[in-house]
Amino acid sequence: MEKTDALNAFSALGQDTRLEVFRLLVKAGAEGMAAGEIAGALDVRQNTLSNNLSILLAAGLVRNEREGRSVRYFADFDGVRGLLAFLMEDCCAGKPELCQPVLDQIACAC
Amino acid sequence: MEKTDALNAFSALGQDTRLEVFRLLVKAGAEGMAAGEIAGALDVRQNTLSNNLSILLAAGLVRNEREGRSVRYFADFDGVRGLLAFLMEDCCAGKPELCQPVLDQIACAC
DNA sequence: TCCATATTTCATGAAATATGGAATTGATTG
DNA sequence: CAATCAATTCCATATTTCATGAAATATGGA
Repeated sequence: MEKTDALNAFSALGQDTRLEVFRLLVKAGAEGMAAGEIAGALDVRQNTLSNNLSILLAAGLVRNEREGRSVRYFADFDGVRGLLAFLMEDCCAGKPELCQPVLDQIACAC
Repeated sequence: MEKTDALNAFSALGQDTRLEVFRLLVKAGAEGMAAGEIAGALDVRQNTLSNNLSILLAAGLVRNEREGRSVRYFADFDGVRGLLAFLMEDCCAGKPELCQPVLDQIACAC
């Protein structure tokens, strides 16, 4: 991952509507959600949402797929993975015990 | 973690200088770096850096500690942990295989 | 083709953010 | 206490970002 990609991703998530959208899609999982559903769930105008979705898309955080008249969006877990890897690059520098707890905690209680 | 904290953290990392600073501190690990060292390493002015450090500080991504005339900064791994946990909240929803790879990747090859 | 639904694109004004210069606070040394 | 080094705060300017409304595009059904 390039620094530019990471910047795009972080600033994409650093905005209220987009963070909500992304977390919603994380919860939706493999089923994803149509743009209209997202707009309804979050009470955001279509054009505003569309613009924010395109920013998340460009940042590699979501994918989309046309489905008839609708466009269905999905959280892109690979994108998050790359982002975290970039952020924590060389974190260990001889001290694995520093970063390991960070990873353990996230072991999302599924 | 509250949504506001997550927004602050993501938008803190969504800016060139701050992302560089944070990654530098991640690499520095437990030793941390003095503000002046960081400014020198990244070729950023004192006041600009100071401002950016205070934003990272408020976002819970770094900690600091006065050391004589200098102020030493450290990456706050707990902050990152909380941020990721928030982002991936309820990611599993019956499909652990979706999010697990995200976490595995971060198992930084130390 | 005509129409309704779903989404995207574009231009605009308002608000937020980044940067640099100058002044200021805090800590150490002589 | 004066001089100096380290970092922060204050302020003005330039830039970027954001939500909005209007218009455009795309799909599916009658």
